[in-house]
Amino acid sequence: MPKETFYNLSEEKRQRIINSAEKEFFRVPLSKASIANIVTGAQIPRGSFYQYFDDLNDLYHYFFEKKFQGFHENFKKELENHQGDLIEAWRQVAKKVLRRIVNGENSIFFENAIFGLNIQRDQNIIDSFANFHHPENKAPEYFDEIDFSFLKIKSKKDLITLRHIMSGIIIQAATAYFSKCDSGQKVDLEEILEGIDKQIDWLKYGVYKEKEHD
Amino acid sequence: MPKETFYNLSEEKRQRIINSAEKEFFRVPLSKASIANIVTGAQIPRGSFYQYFDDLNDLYHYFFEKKFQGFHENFKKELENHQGDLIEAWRQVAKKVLRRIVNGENSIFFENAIFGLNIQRDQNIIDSFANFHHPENKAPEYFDEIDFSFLKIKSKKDLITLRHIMSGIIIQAATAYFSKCDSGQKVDLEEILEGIDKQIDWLKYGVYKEKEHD
DNA sequence: TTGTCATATGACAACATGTCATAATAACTT
DNA sequence: AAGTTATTATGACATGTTGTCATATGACAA
Repeated sequence: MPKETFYNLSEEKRQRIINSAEKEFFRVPLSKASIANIVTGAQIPRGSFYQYFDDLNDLYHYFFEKKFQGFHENFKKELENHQGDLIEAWRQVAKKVLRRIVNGENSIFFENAIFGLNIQRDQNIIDSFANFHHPENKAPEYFDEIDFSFLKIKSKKDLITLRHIMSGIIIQAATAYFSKCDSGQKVDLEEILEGIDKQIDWLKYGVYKEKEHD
Repeated sequence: MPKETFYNLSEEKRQRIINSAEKEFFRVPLSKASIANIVTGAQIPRGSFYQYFDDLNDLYHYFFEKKFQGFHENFKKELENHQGDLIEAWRQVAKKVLRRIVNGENSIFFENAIFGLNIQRDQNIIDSFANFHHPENKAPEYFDEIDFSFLKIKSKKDLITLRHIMSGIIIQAATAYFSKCDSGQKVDLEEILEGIDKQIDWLKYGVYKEKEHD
């Protein structure tokens, strides 16, 4: 979290810093970004940076959250649309989110973000990508909206575990998309989306055939 | 890949380098490891390091592979044990691998490795952790041993996708284990293993209840 | 002896980060 | 208005990092 000093800054100066950060984080992943570049770009002295942020990570997470505003909205609505059907709501949201990640105005930033992801440090970010971020890993506020009569899962803990699997599927899809783009291959977004569909079906019905239908 | 010069080295000198690297990679994750420490520990001049490796990543991956030797063996055998049942073979291997990761002699190294994992750069490593590493993302050589009559998946591509999900489950479990340890919580490995069991069941039979059994 | 080739070496440029003493400014108080 | 305190600004600095390069060394062949 940025320090209070940062929020006390004039709108203009704060914007200058954010713009400079944007330039840097669009240029390279976090691991290659440098404070030196950002302060130069924002035309503030180096010492000031540490007046506003603990370090580069601090700024990065602040910046990331800004970019992700709006991703967190539509799940509850989608859950209503599907009469509490968790998996189908996830399916819709997953596809919508993936489209935004790879085609939205911030796609270059998200590409850098995904390529710089760190499993442990960034589980929250990973969940964010899947639209599932909630503080302290608590079960989401939409827990009571879910129709559990369809599901084998009951507890909030199970829900969180399932959410991790979903996050993984989305991140994996986005990673695959960006990787192919990078290596110059032609990528069909619809194909990637079908892949997500298939994986969600596996999760929903299982990868085993039911014997009675064999 | 280390350069030829490295392999031309005397056994003694090579061992000195490997030992020093081991010390460093047990101490901290890759992102915090430094070449300076390794060359000092190995008592070789800095310039020599670059005679042997491109950079720190190069050494790290070489080192990682060494530590992971032996993880790749038992899947085919397990597949035979279960008459070609892919999921059940994975279940056994997943549990065995997790035990080795968190309790084996290299657990501290694996902890650093997992905490330093990078989604894109290290998909191979992630797959390695799940015992699934195969060059160029090709379907494994045990493809023909799998009994597909049970499964909804058919293609090698599907198999790889499913493998990614499995990898994710294992990494997630290991991450959870190490994270809890780090934060001083008591961790019950058996509980984590049960979690894996449950997730594999979800994958196998689906998280949806079959209506006829309701 | 002389030349060639692989290897060894450590000084060096370039760049990073976080800190700290000091200066400037703003905000109150009397 | 003058004095006091709190907040913010500043950039030089210590300390660390990486990768390179000109040069040295030593083994081996002609």
